Amino acid sequence: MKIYLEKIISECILKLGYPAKTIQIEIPKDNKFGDFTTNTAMLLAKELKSHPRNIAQQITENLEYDKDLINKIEIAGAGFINFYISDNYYFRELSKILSLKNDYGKSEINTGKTANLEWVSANPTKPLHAGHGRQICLGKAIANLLEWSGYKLTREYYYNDAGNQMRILGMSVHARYEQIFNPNFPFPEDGYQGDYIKDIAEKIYSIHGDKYRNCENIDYFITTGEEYNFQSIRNTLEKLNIKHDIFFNESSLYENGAIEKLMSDFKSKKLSYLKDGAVWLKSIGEHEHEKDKVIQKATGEYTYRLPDMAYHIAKLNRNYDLIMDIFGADHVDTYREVLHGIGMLGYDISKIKVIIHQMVVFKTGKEKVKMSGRYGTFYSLDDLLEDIGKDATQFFFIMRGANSQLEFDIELAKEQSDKNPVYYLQYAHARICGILRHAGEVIPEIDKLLETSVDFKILNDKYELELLKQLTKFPDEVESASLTYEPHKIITYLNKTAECFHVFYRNNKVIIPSNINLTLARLKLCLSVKQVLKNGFNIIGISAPERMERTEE
RNA sequence: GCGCCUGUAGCUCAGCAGGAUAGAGCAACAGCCUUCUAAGCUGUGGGUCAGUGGUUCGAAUCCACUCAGGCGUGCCA
Repeated sequence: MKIYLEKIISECILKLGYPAKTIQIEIPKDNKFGDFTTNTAMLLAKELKSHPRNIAQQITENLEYDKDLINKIEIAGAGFINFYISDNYYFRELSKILSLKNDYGKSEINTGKTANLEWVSANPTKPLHAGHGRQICLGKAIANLLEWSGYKLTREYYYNDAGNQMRILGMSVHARYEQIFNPNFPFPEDGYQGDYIKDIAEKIYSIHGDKYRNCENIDYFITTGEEYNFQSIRNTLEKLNIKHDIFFNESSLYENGAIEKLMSDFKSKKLSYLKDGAVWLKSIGEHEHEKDKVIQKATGEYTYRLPDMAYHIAKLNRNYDLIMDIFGADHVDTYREVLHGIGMLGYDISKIKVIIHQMVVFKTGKEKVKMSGRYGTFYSLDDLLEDIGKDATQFFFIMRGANSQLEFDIELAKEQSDKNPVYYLQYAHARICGILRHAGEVIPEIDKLLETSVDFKILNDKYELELLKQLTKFPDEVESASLTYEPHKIITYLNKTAECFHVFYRNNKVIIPSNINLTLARLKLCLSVKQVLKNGFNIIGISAPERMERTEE
């Protein structure tokens, strides 16, 4: 509908010889201002040096529109043009929801384009902790949004199985292994403290006994640790139904010479220089005020920046239309450096979009939960999933915008009560399922009747129409959320939708055996609410329960 | 010090490509189950949108500065 209004207004402006403007169509907060509104006349007023209301007058008088869809057009306030949409339009949309089913809300703005989303990308040095959850759930939802907007999407996981961190992992496992024989064996100062390291060591012991004692080479401990941790990470992701298409290994960038080439490119373009035995990358242009960064250490090893740059070049070479990364706020500088580095070499970095999310503070009621993985205690993502379930986990991680710091109240998320906002949405879905079950009991031939067409004009009560209007906003909401990569908008929308449904439910009985036509129309309305809720749930990743019952009072 | 993010109701947060009386949930208070699930609905109270200036017909939204919090500012990733 928005698109239709944009079209007729711009045609009208053209006809009147007014300068072209991008037409902004909005849904007013208050429905007394109609179903849609535009401020076009106010935007034109300045250039035409005329009163907004006069311009609005001109536009409305010359507008050509389908009178079956638009009931009334009014000028209001300072020069808003308000459109009152005919119920017929909404009834058409209702049929559309029922026929498109799981596809209702999908948009084609990015059809034919490809995108790559890289996220999670934790190195296999430890299990995923609860804090990772934000990025994981956010990424899952954004991935869905990208697909809903038409992209053909590749989900990617980048990891590093070489380098310093993995060596520390190997040394940690090795020390725990030796401690099985000699409790006094020294543990490396910067080693990984978690109990999972002991588990890995014990696993090695149970299979190989003392075969690896006094071993000079820790490679075996590294690879075993890596395999163990990766298995753990993948298990956790699987619980959340996340499947990456590509696991991209940093070491492949060394093997195919990409790193070497990058080094020599920087050198030949005089973007890098040698100082104190290390190779430094210059900060130029808008980054001039920043410190130059080391890309190759005096030891000859490369810092993380270089492979990261090579990796992004590799992705650019795969010709995606959109390359997207998700990082926590602790990595802001890293991605800037990466983009700056490859930008200096002339790569088109405009295709790369980076989402930064702020950090999470976990709380149980008022108490802050310490997340330090460094010294032992460690709240893992598995623990969180175990404690509060995967629906609540995903909902809580997604419900806030990525830019705000997230306060995650584990007590609240755990609570199986009306305080918990997840249930508000799911309950609406379960309630509809309850109605449908009941319909089958009262009217045995209901399935057959539902296949026949119904005149929706019978839906003329204000709660019915409000609910219906809310449903038809879904495609716009999905499109808007996918353009800004903000899945929390879907939650905001679903909340409103659930509210409309609950209000409708409170005021209207659906199953009225004495009035079969009204029953059918309302049942179809319920079916479409169910469909929209389910589609929204699919995007944010939560389940659509058929029933919800409290186990205890 | 510098860079990025944030500051909206008692609490947690929406709203921010400028638009009509600033919203939700929780908390508080008062109501609603002989009705398809009360994990629901209805109502009341609660705000100098951190502050100050600026741009504009119009600012929570844009700009500048100030104050407060988070993250970063490693030859760690």
